[in-house]
Amino acid sequence: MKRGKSRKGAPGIVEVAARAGVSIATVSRAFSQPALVRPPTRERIERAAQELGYIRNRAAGSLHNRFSGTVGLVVPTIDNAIFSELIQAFSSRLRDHDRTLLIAAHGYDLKLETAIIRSLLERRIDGIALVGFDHDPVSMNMLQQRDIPLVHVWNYRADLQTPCVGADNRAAAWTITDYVVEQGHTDIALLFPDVTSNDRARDRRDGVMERLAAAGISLPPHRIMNCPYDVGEARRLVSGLLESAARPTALICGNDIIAHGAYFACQLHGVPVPEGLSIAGIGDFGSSAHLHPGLTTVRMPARQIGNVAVDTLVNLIDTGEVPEPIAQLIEFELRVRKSVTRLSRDATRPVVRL
Amino acid sequence: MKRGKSRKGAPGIVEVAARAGVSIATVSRAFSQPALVRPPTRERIERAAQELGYIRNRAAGSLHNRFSGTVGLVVPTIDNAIFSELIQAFSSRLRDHDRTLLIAAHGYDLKLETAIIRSLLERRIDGIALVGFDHDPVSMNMLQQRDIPLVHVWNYRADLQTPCVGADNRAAAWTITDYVVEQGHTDIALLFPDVTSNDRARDRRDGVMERLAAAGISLPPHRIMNCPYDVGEARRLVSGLLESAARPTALICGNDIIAHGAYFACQLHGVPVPEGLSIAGIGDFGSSAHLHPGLTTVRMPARQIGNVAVDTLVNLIDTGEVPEPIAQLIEFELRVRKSVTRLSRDATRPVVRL
DNA sequence: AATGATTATGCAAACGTTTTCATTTTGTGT
DNA sequence: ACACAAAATGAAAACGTTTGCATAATCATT
Repeated sequence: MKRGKSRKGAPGIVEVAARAGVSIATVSRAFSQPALVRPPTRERIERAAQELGYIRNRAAGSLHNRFSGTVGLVVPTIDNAIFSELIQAFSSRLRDHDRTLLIAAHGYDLKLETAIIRSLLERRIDGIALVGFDHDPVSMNMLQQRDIPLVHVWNYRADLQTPCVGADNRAAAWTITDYVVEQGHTDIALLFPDVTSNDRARDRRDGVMERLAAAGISLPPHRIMNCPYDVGEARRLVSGLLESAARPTALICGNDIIAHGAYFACQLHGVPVPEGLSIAGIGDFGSSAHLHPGLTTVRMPARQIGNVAVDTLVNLIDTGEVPEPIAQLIEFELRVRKSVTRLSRDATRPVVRL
Repeated sequence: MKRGKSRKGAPGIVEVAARAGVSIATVSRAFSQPALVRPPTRERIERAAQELGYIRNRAAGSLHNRFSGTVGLVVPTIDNAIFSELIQAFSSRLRDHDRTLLIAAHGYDLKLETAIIRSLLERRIDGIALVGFDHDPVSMNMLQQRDIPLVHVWNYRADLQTPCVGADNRAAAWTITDYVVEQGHTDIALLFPDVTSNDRARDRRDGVMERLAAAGISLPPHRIMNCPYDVGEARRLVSGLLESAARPTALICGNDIIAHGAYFACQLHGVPVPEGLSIAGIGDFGSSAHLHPGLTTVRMPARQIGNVAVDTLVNLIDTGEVPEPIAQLIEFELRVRKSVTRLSRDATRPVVRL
């Protein structure tokens, strides 16, 4: 037996209409534009629907009016603290707008992202949010050709023709780098993931390098380490660093995930943070403030990005209006905690006046 | 200007049919049942579709054949390590089945869950997965009435008429409790969240209490602490505990999240784990193994639960077949690491023979 | 009570597919 | 080349709504 005839007696709009003694058109209006139907009639319909357990079929309606009431969100990964706050905010804000969220992760594989977008398009999402700017041209073509409302989230770029809602990742990197440098560090190691098809990581890494260069600090290649967004990997890598002869005085991590791994490596090796090694992150997840010592990092306002992105997207869907300015900058914030120490051995640096 | 006429020239099946010189019926078949159309014809259609940038409208099709190709997943929370692995597995496995995931979080509010389920039903999901067994009767009625394929995930219960895929949370609690007790601990504090409308937490807490009682250990009320799934809260609570006069020798946390918070409290107060305080968790998230010392906990096989749940659900949707047995138990695993120490001061306990 | 101006409601035609049934085309054996 | 079975294709009727247009009911005015 295949495809047992489920949904057998699910009451439709006609059953409701019959029971309420009105036409289906009126029932339809009672749900989609209640103002159009006279209160007593509406009440009768609502009672009938209630008694029958009617649930409207928006899929059927969307066929007619081209709006499915669903929105897509495509992220690199879900099972990782990085985007979970964003996803949660997105989902919950979408509910406020009576929309539903279709979600999928591509694992930093842009070809897979294209396939995902395609399948979302087959479901006729009303709009879509994509993380960052690095995408396959095929993806972009599909979306442009069908004129699907799109907003880029998470990262920010000023010169853009598509709406975007995000923080300036490069500037965030500047900020944290400046801070570390100001604390007197010159022997710094960098831990960044593969930046191919990841504009956020690339902007951050570039930002760090720029400020380091501006401060006259040039890093030997072995100080720039490639590390995936994985606590275990980060711990392994930093462990190696701690065992090596010449250990840096500070670490700038491409992400708090990596910073957490660095903490654990230090604990494992009995290296005190920040005295033995200063650690700086970017991201500021829930637990970063609670590590001991607190992680000095840059707070990426994930929740706010999610909320603003949804509002922007829904408005774009409903009215076609593009926000002004089209690129919306959400401010990050430097969170100075205790994981980066002031280096005093560098006597040549001017001391801050009190 | 409202509702700018988007999706202007999106090619439909008729355009493809025209260009390929066949009827729309053939085009439809070429996509949904390729075997039914002759290779040369199919190729012609595919080329036409390609050139036109045609993307099929599954929503329209679902109107006719009652399958939308979407599946719902409702979780208590997304922005939290607890369920992210599950969600990721769910999403990715669903892709393998050419289905899309509709997701939403209810924040442990069962009324909100009902509203969410309703809105998913309006989108005509083919099936749904719900976390655990605590749900509003209204939710259950809606699903039963429409005969929506349903699987409960995460928790396990043997006597069930609805399919379920999960680990035995109570047994997991037994296991970790037995382990802690075997290590000689008798003065134990418990940190559990509100168990109202949370069967997983309730089963865990009950399980702990049962084994404690079986071991002849009875805890004073103040040793049973209420703690939400939040690192900061957990750290605060455990800090208080550490400052108090009589500190327990061990902590059993309802969740690794809480255990992490406990670690940070210990670090903050300079209390060594496990010598100063033993900590046990339940869950085993990505970073639990990398904490220092490694967290002794119970691994909940989130990924496997997600995969099996999807397979079960899809099979239920496609064939109507309920798995045998209907409740699928996914085994958890005790992960003994270094966060629980053996207590030797209890000389009355029999020593394990070597 | 009658009139006209509103406001509610009903009718029926979409919306873009899938699928049944009928028809045409292809392939096979002679 | 012919007949027949099998396979491929087409025509048209669903699927469950929404909505433009037409009609009917209501309301305020006189």
